[in-house]
Amino acid sequence: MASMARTIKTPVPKAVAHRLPLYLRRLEQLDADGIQTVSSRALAESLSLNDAQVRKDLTYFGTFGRPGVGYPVRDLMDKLRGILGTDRTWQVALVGFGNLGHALVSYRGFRRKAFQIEAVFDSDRAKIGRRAGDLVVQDVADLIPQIRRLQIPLAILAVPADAAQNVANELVRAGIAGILNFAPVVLDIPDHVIVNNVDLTVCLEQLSFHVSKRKRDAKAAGPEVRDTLYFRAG
Amino acid sequence: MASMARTIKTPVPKAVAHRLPLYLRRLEQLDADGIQTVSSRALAESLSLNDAQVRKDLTYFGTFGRPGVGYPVRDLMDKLRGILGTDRTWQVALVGFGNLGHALVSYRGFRRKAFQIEAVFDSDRAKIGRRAGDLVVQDVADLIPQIRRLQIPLAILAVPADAAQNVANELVRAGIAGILNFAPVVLDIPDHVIVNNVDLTVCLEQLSFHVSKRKRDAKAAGPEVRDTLYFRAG
DNA sequence: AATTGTGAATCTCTTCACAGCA
DNA sequence: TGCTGTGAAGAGATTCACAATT
Repeated sequence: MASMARTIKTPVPKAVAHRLPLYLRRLEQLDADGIQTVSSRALAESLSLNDAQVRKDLTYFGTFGRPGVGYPVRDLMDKLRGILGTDRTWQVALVGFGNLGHALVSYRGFRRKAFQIEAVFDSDRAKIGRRAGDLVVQDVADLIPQIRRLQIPLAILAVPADAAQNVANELVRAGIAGILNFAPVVLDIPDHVIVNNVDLTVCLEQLSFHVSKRKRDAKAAGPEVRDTLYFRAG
Repeated sequence: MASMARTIKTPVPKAVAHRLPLYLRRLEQLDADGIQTVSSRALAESLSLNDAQVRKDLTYFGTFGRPGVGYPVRDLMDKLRGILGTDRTWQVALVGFGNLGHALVSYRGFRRKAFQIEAVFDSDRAKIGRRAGDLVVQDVADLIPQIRRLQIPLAILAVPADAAQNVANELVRAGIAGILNFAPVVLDIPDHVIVNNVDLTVCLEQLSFHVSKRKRDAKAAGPEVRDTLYFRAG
């Protein structure tokens, strides 16, 4: 019991989990620039966050900072890598070798972060057998045995919307632990599998919503305020 | 004053704005399936949300539902399109014609949602002049006059991290209203420009964090619980 | 003097629970 | 009866503000 309490103070808030990769990214930049210590204030400002928030987030995992000094960049970076799991290599299966899948195979950011695409699947006869980086595109029919054999924990789902749920079911049956889903559907997946959704059109719609809203608000507020906006924009 | 109050009840919560595209997506599916009416419960379940949340979200924009019946799919869909701005076509500039940029130009989801890539820029001599779909890749040096001339409101930033801030500054100077940023940096951008960040490695890191955590928790909780987990997974 | 770690206050978001309508 | 719209309660996240530490 006592040892569990130390492992993780309380369940880590979702919002905190979402910021950890940003902290790590920034710490890696600082480290590359040879900076050895950073204050919560400096870290917060570079990420457009509040300094108290940075401190509070970090205390979920221990106490790393020194009052009057700040946080040791290298140590904190290593610690965050351990927490995020990027101190090991993660094998990833990619399903769907269309435009997006193609781009993801060659995406260099993954390699740098220790995500290694180890298998590529598609259902299209024309694509099966084609080279995908160092790999060969396999038939999605072989997905379950292949993923089981290689013990691949993560999958990227880059198939059309109407195929996504079926493939997701297969991934679950194959024992996958996490899915990064690019298909524009909300997947129905058991709780023990983690899903992270990225819908590119949703991202653009959020932009167009905010931009439309700004325009409406500016119009409603009358010309004086609109002038001010344009003034700042120019 | 009275008319302003009706325009928007209160500033729309961020969380609501993020769910609107999901509602629209689901309504479009329902409409395509010929379904004319949907209850908040049904809508919520298909998106893994709470029904009260769906109702409350929608009331920010008016009252559309009929007690005992539900919401009219077609009407609500049209209304949401108006709110999200997808009832018009949005011109988009793409900056960065690498792997990702390449995939985005041919991404069919954008067309369906009325986002039209109207200009593509890169700084690489080898890429400038090449065809990108119906377009030709232009020199990023011409970005400002081109975006101003075509009055393009949205930009997709798919350039390497070290170039992103500079390009973003140019986009702001060109008068862009919103940026979808794929570069792994937090951009420093004036408030009147909307930024939406999508970092693919961050997405995978969030997965690896949760999966690592599950493993740690399972180990800490002892074998009985671990067995239960595996049991559910099988 | 600078900066952390954190209780308390505040703000935001979600869910409950139910009156009222079709 | 089934379902909406919403006030009130509850949960969660952010920010403040300050004692404690280097």
